Amino acid sequence: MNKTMEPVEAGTRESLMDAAESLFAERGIQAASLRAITERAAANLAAVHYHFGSKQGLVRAVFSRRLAPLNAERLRLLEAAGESVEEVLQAFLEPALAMSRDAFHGAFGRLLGRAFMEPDDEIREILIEQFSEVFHRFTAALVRLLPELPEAEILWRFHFVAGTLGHTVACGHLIERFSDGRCSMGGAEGAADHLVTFLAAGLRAPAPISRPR
Amino acid sequence: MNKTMEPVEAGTRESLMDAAESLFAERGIQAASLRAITERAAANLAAVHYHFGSKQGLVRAVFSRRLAPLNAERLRLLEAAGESVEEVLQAFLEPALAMSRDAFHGAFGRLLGRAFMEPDDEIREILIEQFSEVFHRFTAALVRLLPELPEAEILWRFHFVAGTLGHTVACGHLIERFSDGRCSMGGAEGAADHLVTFLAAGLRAPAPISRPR
DNA sequence: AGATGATTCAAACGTTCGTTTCAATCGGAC
DNA sequence: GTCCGATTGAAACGAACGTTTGAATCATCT
Repeated sequence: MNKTMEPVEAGTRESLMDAAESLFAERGIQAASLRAITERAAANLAAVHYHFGSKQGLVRAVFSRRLAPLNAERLRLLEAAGESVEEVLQAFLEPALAMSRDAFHGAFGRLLGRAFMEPDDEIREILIEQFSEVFHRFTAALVRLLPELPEAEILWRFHFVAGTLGHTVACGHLIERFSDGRCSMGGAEGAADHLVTFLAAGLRAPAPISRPR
Repeated sequence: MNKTMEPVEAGTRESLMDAAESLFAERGIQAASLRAITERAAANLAAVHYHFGSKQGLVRAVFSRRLAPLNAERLRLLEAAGESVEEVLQAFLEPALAMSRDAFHGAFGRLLGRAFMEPDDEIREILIEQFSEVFHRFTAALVRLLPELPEAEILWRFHFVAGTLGHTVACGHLIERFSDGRCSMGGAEGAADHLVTFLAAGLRAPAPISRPR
């Protein structure tokens, strides 16, 4: 057992999670082999099973390590937010965009954006568990701020907000390809203002008249 | 060589693409093995390499088969669209949502939404090639309809539109999980009106004042 | 019927994967 | 120094993968 609670040295466990995080983001979870991960972490192949039990356990640890602080920060900012849709949006978007900007945590931004699309059942369960409180607290705040909208409409729109954020942090590079460099903002650097403006207007839109189909 | 240009029977080639499409959507491209695909298609394992050369060739064929008609329909609807942001949006969204609603083509909807996040280089190149004209034509139409916005802002917002659509067709099931069934609209069934309202308001928002960071 | 090219089939190849095993090594406690 | 649990190391396992091969089968034309 490690006597010191705060390890100062590298730490095989953390090195493995760092290497896995970056390789998951680069190649996808399935395509990132334990051999590539342990090589990047300068660790032994068997270390994964010693510390995490299995590859699935490593995946779980990689997501849990960052999702808990990320969503805690969101809830903290929501508490401090005022009564405007923009401030609530900022509280939801900024922690994820900050991760995406950070060179070190940037890999997890791309990984998280991709995670919602993962076919893997357990990853989906992890996300649903970790995001459940955030989803309920933020939609509740929006219901209070937008009393003229039916609750179902709020749920749809928050779903859109999350999707736009995920697409931005995971595929921010695509906009540069499509725009032939006319949008030279690297990744999610300048995306925050664009996102807030766009999404706040969408959230404030009057309820749609549901057309017969 | 097949003498009749229109085969009436099943057709191994098409069966393989159908099976691959559904399995790619269910498990992801990497996780869908050729053995599972050929089994579902009731074909031999070697048939993939005979008809497509490799698994990568099958992936290419699966995407190209649907993307070309999808984007052609989008351009056709854009030609017929009037001068409102809503009609341009409809032209972009509806063909994809129709695919997502269709029980048979529904699998490709989920697959396409996930495709933008794929780490695979060639898939990204296929998407960029297939979407390049759609992207330019639709952004050009929006630039004309929203002259008060800088072009870079339009590009960002169309990027958001595409992301929201992709997230909706690929992760429409998530909203049911998070909302505890309060949004009972199955998949992308009733999403069209919500999407158009939300996105049109976002597109029409005044340009953001870029804050110093 | 026989020939010919297109297609299907079963079987195997070599590689890579996650996982397991067990011995070697390390770091404090006594 | 000695012991002991925690950690690391090298090597191998069985399974699953994409791919290849060569013969068998099928459809079509002369």
